[in-house]
Amino acid sequence: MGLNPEEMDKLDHVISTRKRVKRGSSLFNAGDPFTSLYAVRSGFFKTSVTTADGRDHVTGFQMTGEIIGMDGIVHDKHSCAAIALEDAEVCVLPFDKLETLSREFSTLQHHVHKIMSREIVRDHGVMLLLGSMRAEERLAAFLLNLVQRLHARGFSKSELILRMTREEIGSYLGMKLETVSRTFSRFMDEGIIDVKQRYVLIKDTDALQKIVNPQVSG
Amino acid sequence: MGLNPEEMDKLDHVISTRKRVKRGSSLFNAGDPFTSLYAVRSGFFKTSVTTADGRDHVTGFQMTGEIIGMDGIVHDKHSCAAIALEDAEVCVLPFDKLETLSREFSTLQHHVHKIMSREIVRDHGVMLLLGSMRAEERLAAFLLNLVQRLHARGFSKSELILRMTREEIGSYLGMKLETVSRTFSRFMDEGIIDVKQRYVLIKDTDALQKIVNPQVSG
DNA sequence: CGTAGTTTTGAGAGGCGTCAAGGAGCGTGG
DNA sequence: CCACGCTCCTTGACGCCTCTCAAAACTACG
Repeated sequence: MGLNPEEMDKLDHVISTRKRVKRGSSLFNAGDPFTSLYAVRSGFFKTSVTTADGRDHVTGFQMTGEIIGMDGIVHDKHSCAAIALEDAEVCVLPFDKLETLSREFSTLQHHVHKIMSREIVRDHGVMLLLGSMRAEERLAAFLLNLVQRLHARGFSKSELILRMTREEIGSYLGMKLETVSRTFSRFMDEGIIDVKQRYVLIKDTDALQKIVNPQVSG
Repeated sequence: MGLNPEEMDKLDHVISTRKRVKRGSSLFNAGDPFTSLYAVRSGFFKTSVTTADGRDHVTGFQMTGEIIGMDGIVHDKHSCAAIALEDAEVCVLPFDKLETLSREFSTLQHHVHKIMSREIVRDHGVMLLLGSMRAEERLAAFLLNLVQRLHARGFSKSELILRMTREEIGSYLGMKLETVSRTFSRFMDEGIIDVKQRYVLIKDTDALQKIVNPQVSG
């Protein structure tokens, strides 16, 4: 992160608290007062927004090292819920302390800005996916994104365990769980992947890439 | 914004530069180096992302007072393009100066954080719209959002001129321009709105609200 | 070993996309 | 001032992709 020892030391005080979240329970819910950002240390989260009439929509999946809670800053309360998809642990980053320290260290300040900007860019990518891709393309893009992030954390490039249900995948990708399941099956028929419940083996990354983006890589 | 006179004075130096953007030309393009945020002073913008294969997708429409360019912070270059939909003027906010001043004034710092958080929350709303609403609901939500933002700027609660084409609306809402047009026509048949090209008159706001959210307001 | 939750698969329906043609608005130039 | 062409918008017909409804198979967990 480019901080010197003194800065590291100060930062340590900000992130001193940790919190465990059991599978299925929430780190925060929509409407909860906002106090802190959370850095995922272990485990896997989903964030979801809920409409007035009860439908809800998964806005993202977060894994180790990713930051949750930036939605809460605007109105001093969270606008989405964060649910652990498996037993998890997070670092609690009290936001007022983060702001105070940011005023002292420009590197930290810029880092915070980058994290928020990254979230905005990610959201734009999801909007592109939801707005202009078909079911096959969405699922292919989803798998590639997931495996790429896992790979960056030292896991396999081609093998993964899904931490979320078909319904949650569907909610995230704007499709019904049946369509998710059918699309998985189609990929399997075409020899692109192996799926067995939550286990996925990507046999042909290029083929997935071509589905997402036919022109360039196909 | 809650700044005292001294702070206002300093801030004035940050926003000293202005820039005119003619209708149809871009404030910045994807890939352009990031230097500044832009506050819309007058006019109307769209932002759009482009896939490797040339498809592009409108991620938002920005009007007076709204901030553009936060996508550029992460990678020091813009990931989307901002195009003026009518002759416009923006305040240029050099981001390094904004960071420097933010370290001095916590009110400004928090304001910047809020602006970015607001964008994240807005994006989540669009994801919800794209992921779990049907064409009618999307267009109704779009109209309500637009007219509400215009009303907040002193314009009519029920009347508006669309600054964007059917195709741009469609791109934003994840539907084809023909579907946008057809849905407008259906709303007209039902007596909810009057549409004549770019001019829209909302005759029954409640009906639109019910379309977006049947359970609660219907 | 039984029960609840998850996933798969099928059949049928419908919403939206695609293709196509015509019409309206607007700027440009004769 | 009118004609022309360009862009944008509307509308129709048809087809496909995805949703809906339904049932069965599999897994996990008590």
